Amino acid sequence: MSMSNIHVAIIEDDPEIRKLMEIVIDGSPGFSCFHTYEDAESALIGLPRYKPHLVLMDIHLPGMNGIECTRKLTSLLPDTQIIMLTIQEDDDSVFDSLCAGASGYLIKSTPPAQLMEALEEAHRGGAPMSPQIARKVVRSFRPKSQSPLSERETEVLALLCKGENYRSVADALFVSTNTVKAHIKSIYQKLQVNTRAEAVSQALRDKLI
Amino acid sequence: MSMSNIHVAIIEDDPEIRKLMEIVIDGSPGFSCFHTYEDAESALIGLPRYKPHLVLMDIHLPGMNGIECTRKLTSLLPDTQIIMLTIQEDDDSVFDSLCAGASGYLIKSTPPAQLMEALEEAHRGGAPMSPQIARKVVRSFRPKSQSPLSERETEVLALLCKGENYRSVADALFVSTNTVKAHIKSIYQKLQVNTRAEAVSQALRDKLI
DNA sequence: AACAAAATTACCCAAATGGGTCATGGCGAT
DNA sequence: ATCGCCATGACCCATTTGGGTAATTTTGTT
Repeated sequence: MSMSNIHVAIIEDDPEIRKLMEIVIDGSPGFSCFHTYEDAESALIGLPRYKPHLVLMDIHLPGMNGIECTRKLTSLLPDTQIIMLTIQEDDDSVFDSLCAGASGYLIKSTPPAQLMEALEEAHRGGAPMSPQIARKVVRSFRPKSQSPLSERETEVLALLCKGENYRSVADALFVSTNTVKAHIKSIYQKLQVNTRAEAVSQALRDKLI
Repeated sequence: MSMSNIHVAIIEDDPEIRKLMEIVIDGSPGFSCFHTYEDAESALIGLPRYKPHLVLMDIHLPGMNGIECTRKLTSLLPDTQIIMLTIQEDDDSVFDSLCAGASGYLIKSTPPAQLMEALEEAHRGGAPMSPQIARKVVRSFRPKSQSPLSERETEVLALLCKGENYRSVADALFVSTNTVKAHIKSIYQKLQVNTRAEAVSQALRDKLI
């Protein structure tokens, strides 16, 4: 039944690839591809009316790129799943894509059968991506390097992240404000910073806390 | 050939599940399970000698839990891939596990065939996890809510994250320090904070920048 | 036993920060 | 045209912060 089919839209500037994907999708039972676009701008105008279930988005588009288009599309169509397509396996734009709201990340050379499996998975609430990309994403949660801070210093830094000042940190740790000052000075030296904001920023970025 | 087999260790306190998994793994061509442990403490003593390729780690262990054990194990054996096992599909500990260094996250009821596929994938450099978990992980990259800040305020906040002060922010944006002060005051009001550290902390946490 | 690192506390002082209040001009929406 | 938001700028003042220097005690490791 066409009514219950999964509707897929394609945004891809290469006419050959676009046509090829359209044929693969339309030829798959349970899927329909009614709308294809060759650039981000026309997709942003057309798509809000059609509310597709899935969008296959080329990352490299002429004019507005696929990541910026994803950012705009997710706020226009929060229920539409967007899957990025890229040529490079180890593309650095994977994190930018996920931050922009993409649900998956595939390479263009993915064979038709696997592409359809990925679309199926995306529609079922998954996040299809190649194993290498998945590992990269998972690794991003780990601390990048061994923390140079002592346990106590880490405790202090965690409190600074909550916006506490000398006085309240001191109270929380049952020490004097002078001690807190000493710890903070030591933290600054080790992290090579000289303000709280920078220390907090680095702590969160490098997952020291 | 046993020498080139993928060596899997199991850390699981339930003797039945442990034995079952051991049988499944040993019965799979290309895999061997030489070492099993019923708690984190004995695993941490035993494993460094054997350096398995993969570890199946139960999250809920008596004594030290699986996440803490993962943290210690990844620093002892950085080349060993650790895959977490849990009963709950939507366990909140997935992020803690990944931060601790886990490479995958499976539920215990995963059928043997899929379990072995996941182990294969982990060993090939992937990050096996259920589609629901994958989506959860991917979603964590998105900003949680619409930013209340204006464009200019966001610019200022980004500079504060780099540790800049009134003077340097003012220079970077070609405005007076008083204007920067005004922007910062406005940021504080909107974010309901009253120090830089807290503003920066919230900005990075909520992905406002 | 000796040494290094960490935790603790103290004091001085200059600079940075945060709060309060006010004012002007531009711009979009009602 | 009026209201609200935004960006810009200014001034005062109390508090907080960061840098310098120094000392004691605990703890862990040779």
